[in-house]
Amino acid sequence: MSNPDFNLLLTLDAVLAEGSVARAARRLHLSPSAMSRALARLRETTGDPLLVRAGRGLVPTPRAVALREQVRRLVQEVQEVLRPATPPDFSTLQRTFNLRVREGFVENFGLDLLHRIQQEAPAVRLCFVQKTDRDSTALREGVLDLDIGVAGKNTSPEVQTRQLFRDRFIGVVRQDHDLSAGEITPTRFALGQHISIARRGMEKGPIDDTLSSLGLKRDIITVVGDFATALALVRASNLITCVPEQYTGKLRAGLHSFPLPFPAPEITISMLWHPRLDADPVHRWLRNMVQEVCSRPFEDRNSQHT
DNA sequence: GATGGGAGTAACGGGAACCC
DNA sequence: GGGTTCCCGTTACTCCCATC
Repeated sequence: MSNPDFNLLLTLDAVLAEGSVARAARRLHLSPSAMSRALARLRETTGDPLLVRAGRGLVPTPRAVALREQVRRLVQEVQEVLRPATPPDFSTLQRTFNLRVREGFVENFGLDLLHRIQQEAPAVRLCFVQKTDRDSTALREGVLDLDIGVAGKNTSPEVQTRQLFRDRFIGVVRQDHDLSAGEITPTRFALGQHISIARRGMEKGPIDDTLSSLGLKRDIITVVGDFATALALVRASNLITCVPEQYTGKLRAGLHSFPLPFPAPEITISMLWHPRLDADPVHRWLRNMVQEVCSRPFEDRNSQHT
């Protein structure tokens, strides 16, 4: 059996409701002849005359009477399915979003983001998941709602991205370190003992490439996997590290930060999501919240919630 | 380009209402 | 009661559009 023409449901509903081909035609903005032909197709499909002549009008057959309520209900359900989604009521919205972030994001943006979300949707919860890789599988499988970080070569091509902010690397030492005073030259910078940050254990990075182009080489005595560990080591030693400025704003409290004495490498922090969520109004609202918070100047974020 | 489905137009037939 | 008019449903023909 071929697939039935579901438009005939609308025709049947109109004819049964109006009890007249002409009135049903007016109701569906068709000509009487088109409606009559549609009724003929309905008769052929159902194997029942459905409506038969009675004087100048038509009267329903027992089958048509039996179908009337069912058809009405089906049409209403179909119209409900095809109606555009209604805007969500954020004041009562209950939902938990999973965000994958690197350390430093929660400290610098998390509180502001939570505060902003609570203003509009008090029942929405955020679950920050620590970033251990850049695999997009969790986005695809719906485990994650948003992934925040640097979009790289490992990012799946179907994943949607939006730039949040650009960040540059700066140098960090403890307050009484030699580099906390006086002019910092590339040579002075390179002479100290350094901590390199690399999640995949790569000792060399763009900073080393830049130093190399200047004929310099820094002495990396340890490699760690995250910013917080590097800054904790810096706080308790004479070591030097380089971290993204905005991303580590609050993590660097009590430490001395300085611009690198050479063109500093820049990174672009983006949010990534699966296209499945692209049109979802609630998810779109979340993305706008994240964008709004991340686009505020660093000083504004630091001055709030104190 | 051929084919099929859907819609419009015109013509026709049947029934009800109205008038004489 | 018969003729006329109007309304409604049906059918044949035609056109348009999408699909193959």
